[in-house]
Order: sequence, then structure tokens, then C-alpha cells
Amino acid sequence: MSIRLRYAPSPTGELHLGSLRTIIFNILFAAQTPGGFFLIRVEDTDQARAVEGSAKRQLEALRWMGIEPDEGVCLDAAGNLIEKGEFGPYTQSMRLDIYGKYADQLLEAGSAYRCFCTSERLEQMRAEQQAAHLPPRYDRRCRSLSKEESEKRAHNEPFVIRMAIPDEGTVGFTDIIRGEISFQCADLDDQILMKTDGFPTYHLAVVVDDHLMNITHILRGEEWLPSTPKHLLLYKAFGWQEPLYAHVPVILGPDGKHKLSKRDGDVAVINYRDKGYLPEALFNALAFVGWSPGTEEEFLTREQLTEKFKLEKAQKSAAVFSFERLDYVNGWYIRQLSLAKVVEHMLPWLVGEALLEKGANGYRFTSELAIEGAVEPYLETVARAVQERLKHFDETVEAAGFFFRRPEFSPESVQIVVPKKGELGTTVKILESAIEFLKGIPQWTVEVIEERLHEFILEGEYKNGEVLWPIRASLTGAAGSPGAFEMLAILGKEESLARLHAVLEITS
RNA sequence: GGCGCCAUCGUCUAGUGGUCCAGGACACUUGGUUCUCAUCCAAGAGAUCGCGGGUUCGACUCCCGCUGGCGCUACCA
Repeated sequence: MSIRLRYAPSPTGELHLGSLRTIIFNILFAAQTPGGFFLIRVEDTDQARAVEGSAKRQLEALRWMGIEPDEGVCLDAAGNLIEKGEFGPYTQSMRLDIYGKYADQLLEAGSAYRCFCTSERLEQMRAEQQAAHLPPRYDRRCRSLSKEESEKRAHNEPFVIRMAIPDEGTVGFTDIIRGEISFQCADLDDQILMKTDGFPTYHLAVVVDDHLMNITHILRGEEWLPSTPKHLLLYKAFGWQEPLYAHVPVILGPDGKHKLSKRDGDVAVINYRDKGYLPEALFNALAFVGWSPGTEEEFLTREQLTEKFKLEKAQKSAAVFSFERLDYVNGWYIRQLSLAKVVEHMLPWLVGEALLEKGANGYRFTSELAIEGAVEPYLETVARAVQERLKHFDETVEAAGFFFRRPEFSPESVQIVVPKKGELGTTVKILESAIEFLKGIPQWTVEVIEERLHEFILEGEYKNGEVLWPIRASLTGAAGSPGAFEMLAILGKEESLARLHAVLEITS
């Protein structure tokens, strides 16, 4: 039988980085077996916390990551939420009758019982237990109700259905990542299975659905470890074959003290798309949190990852997520991109900042620039110049804005054209003669410009920085940018000279 | 408090009894390339393998205890 894995999001928010990591482990593992399936089931049994559109947005984030479930709740080509597969519905709120049926079966077999205790009593009981330093657990008052009384009260009193946990015994299992784990039944609470509103709790629904959907491996977050014995007991009560479990460690925030959360930075996957990260970079960075191929390879394709992934080699301990390493990895992936791709990624930022606009015949500049030729080839040239400087694409305007808009100088900000050890007066003089010299350069290519400017520097007995820094800074208005020769060549003779003149004007 | 899980450089990790006075990567420092930033290259600093006991000729690796951290402890998932 082929292996079947699932991710079961509750539609209460955006897809979290930690969940994505769990999903990545799931799909890498599923893809290792021919015919391995990965499905998505929406666990919307908590009506109060449900957030409209959440499931769809989580699927959209996954689609951006290049992850499409084989079955279950997914997106069609047009981006609409649909379900596919023969074990549906894959949305728990549409399976209420199923849970009711199985809860009754448990009731019948004595593995569960009705509980009529009010939440007020429960709360009070917990408060007393805590005050007495006892573990807060249901006191099983309703467990001893006779069948007749239970039936009778069920007609006119609200009730929940609780699991009847055995008084003694041990529940153990072998976790693929952690090995042998066991719990004492005596430590387990009589978990609520069905709520008063007729909805199941996670514990009932997850077991019923995983069984009905033929799930073979449950690969989920470590926070589920303590409820696994309850699930195992349910499988036993139903007489079902239990699945294999693997609990992956949580991802911690930078202080290593708590689960990665909003106050640590962006935790919603979709934020990374919006900040100009590459999905392959996020995928890689996350695959390496809590797992390593055991070699010194750093960047693996999804195919290589699938081939090399070993669930047993996953780390047992929680890991701090490194935003710094993500940036490093993303920068590396940006450097591997073709120029056309770099342009494609930069475009939205350029247009968003109104440096470019889309016209009938392609893109055009929004400000007056003396740049000849079509914009498209110019964009590729720009991409080549800034590609290695970008860590993520939301830096586009900062790194490349000056290719689309002349720098604006005030009498104060123009100081940037003065090199570290220089002064404004001499810098202006050098710029003046450099401009005259540049005017005489016959062929405006990087090679020729570089060759001739070196001659100029030699003749004037200047240092490179005395000439090149002022030129570069005049052209860009920025402390960091591509080199002077490159900037001159890309901007062209006319635009370059215009920018240099502008600096002279403001300094005179 | 109870139960469970975990424990190698600041961080992510390699390491499954000797080849480890612990290897790689990020971050950091320095140098090279260089007009700047970035890239790239080179070097460096950084871990008495949480602590204490065992087992063994020999332990980062196995066992026990301790400590610490995290997770769970809802009619949430």
C-alpha cells in the first residue's frame, strides 16, 4: 500500500513558518515513495475561532511555494477552493454526521460516556485542584451514571461526550524521530470528544478522519506529542490499525525561549512573498531547520532534497530560526537567477514606487531621463548591475532606484560626492575637469570609459578614489552602488553628463 | 504543580565507542580584489561536546542521576 500523509490546518489565520516546515518534511517524505500521497484536510471544528478565507489564503501561500496537495482541499487552476479525491469531504464541518456516528459507537461500547457537567462546575473544579496543587483533570463524576439515567437526561440537558480512559495501563508507541515514548493511562484526562454544539473536538475528528482517509504516517508538530496516547487509545477502542507517528520539533524565536511568533518578525509565509523572497530559498532554508543531509552541501534542489531526505535523521531538539541565514540563502538564489527573472522580480517594486509605468508598448520611465533606446534591454542591464547586491527584492528601489530617477541633491546632501578624505572645493574642480574629459570620450562603453578615465587619473596624478567616488556618487546619490565605470556606461553619455552638471550647479 | 520531550561553537548543524585537544555553514573579525556597497577569495576568532556519576583499555557518542530549556495540561487546534 502506498503511503499517505496529510497536513490538517485549522482555518484560524495565515500559514505559519513552522507549519510550512512541517509541510515540507511531509511532502519530502511522501515524495520518496512512488505513489506517495499528500493531502490537505481542513479542521474547522472550532466555530468561534474560524477566520473567513483563511483556508484559501493558506493554500495560496502553498501554491506560491510550489506546493500542491495531491488530494483533499486544494486550489483549482483559477485559484478557487475545491476538493478532490475519493475520501471526501475533506472539510470537517461537512463531516458532522460521521463523527456523530462514531461517537455513538464509542458510547455503545462503553469507551465513552455523556458528561452533563456545566462549564461553571468544571472551572470551579479546576480552580480547586490547582489550589490544592493537584493536576487539573475531570473528576469523572458523570462516568458512573447509569445507562438509563444518561439516556434520559440526554433528552433535555446539554452534554458532551468524554473518553473513558482506562484506569491503569501504559500507552506507548515508537516515534520515527524520537523512538520509544510511553504514557501512563492514570495521567490522562477523560478528554472531551464531542462538544455541546455537536461538533467533535480535534481528538475525535483527527482519529476518525485519518483512519477513514487511510493515512499511514502522521508527521506533525511536537506540540501534539502529549495527546498522542489519547489518539492511540481511540484507535484501540475502534479496533483500527494505528498509523505511524513522527513529531517534528518546534521552531523557536531568536531568543531560543519561545515558539517563533509575530513579535520575532514575520511568521506568515505570505509575508515572505510580499517582501520579495524566492520560494526556493524559503524552501531550502526551512528544510535545513532540524534536518541536514549529513554532507556539507548547502543548496539543494527540491529533487535533491527529496532524494536525500531522511526523516529518521530529523533533529529531536527545537531549533531557532535564523532570519540572517534566510537572507544569505535568498541572496544566493537571487544570484542564480537569469537576468530576465531578476527583471521580472524587480518590476513590481519599480512600478509600485512609480519609477516605471506600463504603457501600450511596454514599460516607460516616469521621469525625464536622457536615456536612449527601449526600456526592456535597459532593465536587463540594470539587473546585471544590481543582482549580486540584493538579498530580497524589496531592496530593489534602494539598490536600483537611481537608474530610473535622477538623484536629488540639497546643499547639504551633495556632500556625499566628497570622498572620505577629500573636501568639496577640490572635488568640484576634479569633477569639472572630469566632465570635460568625459565629453571627449569617443566610444561610450565600459571598457573605453575605464581605459580613458585611468589615463585621466594618471595625467592628473589623482588617486582613483578622488575621481571615481565623486563621479559615482554624483550619478547615484548613494553611498553604495555599482562601480563608476559601470554606472557611466549604463546611464549613457548624455544622462551621465546631465547628472554631473547638476552637481556642479548646486555646488556653485 | 503534574506529565512528556529535549540538551555539540552566538545560531543551524556534522559526528552513531578510538581516525575529534570536535568538521561545515550563517553571523562576526582581519586581509586580498576595489572608487563605494555587494559579490568573490583567503585567514582568524569562536564549543573544557549542560553538570555529576558509572560501563569500558578507551565516551561527544552507551546507562543512571541532576540541572536547565521547551511543549502539553480548554466544550482551541
